Amino acid sequence: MHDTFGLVAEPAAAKADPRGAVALAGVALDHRHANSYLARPGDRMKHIFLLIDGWAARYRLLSDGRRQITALFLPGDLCDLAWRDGGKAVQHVIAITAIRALRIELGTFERQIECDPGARTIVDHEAHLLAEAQCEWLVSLGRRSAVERLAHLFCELVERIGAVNAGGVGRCEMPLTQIDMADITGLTPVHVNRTLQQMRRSGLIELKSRQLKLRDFARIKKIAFFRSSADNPPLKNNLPEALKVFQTISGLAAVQTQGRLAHA
Amino acid sequence: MHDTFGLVAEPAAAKADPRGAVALAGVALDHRHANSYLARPGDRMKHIFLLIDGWAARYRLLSDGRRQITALFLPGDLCDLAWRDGGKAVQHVIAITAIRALRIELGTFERQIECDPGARTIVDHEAHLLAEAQCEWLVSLGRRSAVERLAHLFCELVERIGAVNAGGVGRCEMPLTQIDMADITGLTPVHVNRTLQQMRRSGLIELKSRQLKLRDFARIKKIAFFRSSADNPPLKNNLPEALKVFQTISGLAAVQTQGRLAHA
DNA sequence: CGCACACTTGAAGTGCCTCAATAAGTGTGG
DNA sequence: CCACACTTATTGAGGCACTTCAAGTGTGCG
Repeated sequence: MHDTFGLVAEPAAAKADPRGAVALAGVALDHRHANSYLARPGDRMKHIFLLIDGWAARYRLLSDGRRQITALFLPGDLCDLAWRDGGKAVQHVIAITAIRALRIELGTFERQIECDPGARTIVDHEAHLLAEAQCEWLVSLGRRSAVERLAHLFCELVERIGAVNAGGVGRCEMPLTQIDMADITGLTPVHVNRTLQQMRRSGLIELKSRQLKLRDFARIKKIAFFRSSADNPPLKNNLPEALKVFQTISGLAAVQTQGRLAHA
Repeated sequence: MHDTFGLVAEPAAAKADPRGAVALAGVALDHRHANSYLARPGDRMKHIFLLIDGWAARYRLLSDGRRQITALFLPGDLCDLAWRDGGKAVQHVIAITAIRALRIELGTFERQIECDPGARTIVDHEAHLLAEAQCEWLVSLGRRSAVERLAHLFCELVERIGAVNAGGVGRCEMPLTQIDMADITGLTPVHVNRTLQQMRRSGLIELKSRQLKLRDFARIKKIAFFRSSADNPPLKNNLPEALKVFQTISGLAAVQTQGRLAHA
């Protein structure tokens, strides 16, 4: 199932670059393989990404090898707003899956924010969502048990993907390996493994071949002390709106976004 | 030792309110006692604070009593930028010490950002500093040991206060109780106590009667895997600049800021 | 088919927690 | 200035959640 978002300003003016991407006015469609770096510490970033398909992660690496993932970027997220300040990457950002993204020059991006109040609102809101999510991660790492941390992570993912159906069952793609989950939740891969098994045994989740299913969303939320967007400002970003804003200035052909499991 | 920052636009126009505060154009000087709430979850916030003196903390409280502090606000910090989005507080914010702050109406604040590029820069930068600090907290909670967590917290505080002298010795006020430190570092108060003793025994720190001294900043930095602002964009905010911006629009008399131990 | 990587399982260790009690500060009112 | 209440800091003993180390067992892919 596919949806089409965004209107095309000047599709005819769009120019294909050698790698098959389209570039105009500082905005282009970009493709990346899984495990490719979007940024490394010290890199001077000249652009910012609006993720369309695929997942990415930002992480800190200590000199002795310890890794902590500090943010997950999902479709609709801006990656990485931290690059705006000084244009220098401080952390690693890696593609977890293959990725399609709008690559927006920082200059173009700033100009758009300056001129278009709608863009400004979206960006401010995005930044706020990230900050809120990070606070919840702090709570997980500081005060939640292993089961609670994983439960909370899964709740967050399913809500951000927008994949909780009316029956209270949530599903989503789960491209994260157990090592990734460990580096998000501050646990060891071994303990993540045992905790997942415990969660499966107790009928909380199903997880195999990169597919996650939350069997009773309400129950998992309670276990995780999860603040649902039902009672709060929504956790979810707004990909269609963001695409509209930045496609309009790019003259880019309308981008097809993959249908989400949300609709299944 | 006292410094005076900021110029006065219209001191004569400033009007004293019943509590001794001065109000004009949506900006006023505000005083709060230690342990008073600056916000509670659900509160509709009509203003934002620019901290001048004193410390504040933002925290999440789980329904079973577990507490995690998610941010510390020090002099020069804006408290709390999260209130901009929707004007609703999601977390508790409490004064750790007595506080003096510029209370800025949200409307005035937004208008200023809109008109004054300098204000916009300061605010964006402040938000960025907070995000960076939060990432480091994530690393602490997820991947650092108890000693490393406390060492990192102390490094951060001393740098933010701006109190590392040329000799490599850092000092600062330490109004946090061991309970507070526990709720920042995700430990129990008992374990914080034992860890602090260990750090004292090994000659890393001195800490008594609310005064912290880092005896060898370079060594503590290494232990904490601390990213110093020497190699990175500075951790420190810019109180004088911020005061100038917001005092200018307020017609408020120049505010005296307490001399910091940095100068001692 | 075989290599690489993710996942799984077991056994043993430890860093931090829990419970519990005492001591030392700190502020308050008489 | 002391007596009282309350919070903060300290210390001890025992337990558990999570880690570490070390083998395996799938499983996808060229």
